[in-house]
Amino acid sequence: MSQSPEQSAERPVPTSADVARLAGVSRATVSYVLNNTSAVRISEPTRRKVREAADELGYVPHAAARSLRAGHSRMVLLPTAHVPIGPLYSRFLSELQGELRRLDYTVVQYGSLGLRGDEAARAWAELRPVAVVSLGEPALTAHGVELLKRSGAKAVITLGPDPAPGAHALVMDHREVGARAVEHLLERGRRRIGVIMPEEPGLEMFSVPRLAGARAAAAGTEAEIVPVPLRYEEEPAAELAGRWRDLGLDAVFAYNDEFAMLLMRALQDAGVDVPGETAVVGADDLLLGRLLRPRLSTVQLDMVIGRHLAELVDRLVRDPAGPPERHDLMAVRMVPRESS
Amino acid sequence: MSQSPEQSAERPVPTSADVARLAGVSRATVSYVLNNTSAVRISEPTRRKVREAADELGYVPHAAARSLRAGHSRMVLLPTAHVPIGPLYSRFLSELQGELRRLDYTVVQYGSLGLRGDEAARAWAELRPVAVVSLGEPALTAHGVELLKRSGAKAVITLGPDPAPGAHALVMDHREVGARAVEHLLERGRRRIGVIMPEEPGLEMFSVPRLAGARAAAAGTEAEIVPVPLRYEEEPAAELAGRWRDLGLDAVFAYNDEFAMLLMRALQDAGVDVPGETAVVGADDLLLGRLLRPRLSTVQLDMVIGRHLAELVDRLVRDPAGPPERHDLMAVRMVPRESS
DNA sequence: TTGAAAGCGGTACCAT
DNA sequence: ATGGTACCGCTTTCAA
Repeated sequence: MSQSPEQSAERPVPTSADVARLAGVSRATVSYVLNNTSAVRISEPTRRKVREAADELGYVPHAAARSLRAGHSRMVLLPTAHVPIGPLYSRFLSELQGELRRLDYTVVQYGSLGLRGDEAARAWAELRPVAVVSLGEPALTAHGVELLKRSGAKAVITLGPDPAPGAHALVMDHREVGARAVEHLLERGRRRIGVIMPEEPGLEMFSVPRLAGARAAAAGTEAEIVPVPLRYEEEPAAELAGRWRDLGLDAVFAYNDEFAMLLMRALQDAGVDVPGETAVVGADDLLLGRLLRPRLSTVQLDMVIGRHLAELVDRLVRDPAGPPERHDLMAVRMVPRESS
Repeated sequence: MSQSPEQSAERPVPTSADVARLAGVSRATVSYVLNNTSAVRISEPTRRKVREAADELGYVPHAAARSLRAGHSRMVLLPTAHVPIGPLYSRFLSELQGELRRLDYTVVQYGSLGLRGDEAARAWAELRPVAVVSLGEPALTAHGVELLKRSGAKAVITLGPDPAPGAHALVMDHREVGARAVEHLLERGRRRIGVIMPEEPGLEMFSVPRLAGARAAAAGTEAEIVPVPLRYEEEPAAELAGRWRDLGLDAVFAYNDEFAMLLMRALQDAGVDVPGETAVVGADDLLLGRLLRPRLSTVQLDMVIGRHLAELVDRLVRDPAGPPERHDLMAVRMVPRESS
């Protein structure tokens, strides 16, 4: 019992008033000193007293109070629902955060899992972010966008396949992905092309446009597109491979490299020759694909560079006027290897 | 030019005072109505007037103002530096967010990339979170923990291999992982065991303890542990495989399943038989490992369940007194398959 | 060079 | 049943 471990539990959080009292100055002076306000000259001894007092108390300014007073914040809100997995996304995210921080913004990811429709937009608006970068889920409606703007968001940007009306959009048109894959397979002489549709929730956002693109590419040819649902697990894949020949497919676009690996293994185990009997194409160009045998053909997507997006955010925040901009930014490229 | 698109750009953000004015009531009444305050009875017509006014203006309360007044928030801060990639982590994160939301907390991920040492703790403290769950990077010092507590954080929890002094800790002792792998290899009669050390930044947090565990498991036996640096790319792996026989290793613990896949492919390409000449063990038990041939032996880690952590947060917030708790929660299990 | 005071947007006590 | 008002912590004129 030499000392109570709860001493800090009940001690109230120190405010600038506490610092002022301890330093024997006014709150104004504390603010001037701690913010290095250049419009005001404070004597060196006073500065020191204030700094020491702040240190001693462990004073940290209250961000909410500050931005309340200032009338604005520099928070960029990044709502996240299903955390899109994958190295592409993580790299993009790190980049975006780094670049925005350099521009003196604060990036906040806000978990919006259970929120539906405009509930989500309301929740975001309560935080009064200066900008919102939506990754497409939960989807932003025109009304949601308006709500955010009314609440002071200078820039509302959607990033993904479906732009929200009224928002700026960085469009990633995933139809391109499916189209590129199917065009490639057609060139290779394939005619009945399966398209894997993951059954995991949250992936329709990509899989549906990819399928649409595949269909568009096949339109006007004699080729046929066959959607094939699949769960990312071993047994369903084996089961699918077991009845593969009944499907009569001579090629398959496997949604991405990971599904391609799963499917290719199952096909090989079932005695289906790849690419002889069935060609397989993935997407994302992960290292994984180069490690498979046969090496996996894939559709490479150049994700948005975070820097580009960060600069867009900054520009829109500085000059919010102007109609919604729409940037197309998915460079998609077929990388043929051995599996097709 | 039928209408200016900037009409909303300059319109000030509506406040509860605006709603009150439009509804012809006081701000107090607005607050009562919109919060359904049960201690106060408001007539139905008034309620309707207020609601309509709020809707018409697109009023959304200001979270900062509210928590300033309330003196506390329900924000749980989750600092993220390098977004740890991988399906395990994403699943854990979704779970944690979901569970905390059910408990009525708001999960905020705060990108802390450039911040060093106590800078980070200060930045977090400015947000006055009710709880902080640190994933280990940037590392939290005793001083940082104290700062956060002084700033009103009821719970400071570290999650990872290195608990911070003064904070509660969910310890994941990754030494276990290396130990389990090496014990298994010893049983299999292997004696010169390589341990892959990824050269990517941010992974030392796991790789170093895993190596230590491997060494501990080998101590007192005649076996030898050899650290082997490797970048997660094709060429370095091929290069390593090229000089593999010079290393004289009969087994390797490959850090995780992905590195194991990379290495195994390179070894096989170089004509090194797995497991005949060299046994390979991964970690994480990804689906990927089961798809390899030979099937990959791996160390399975049961990650913290998000629910468990969410409940801990809630309990500590309700009752912050008490000494730092330390929970060990990594169930680690060797899953032998064909590669070892 | 420093201090007093207003006010940012809400909430909740105390009157009426 | 409703309104007036003090206050949360901070910044920033304006005065002294």
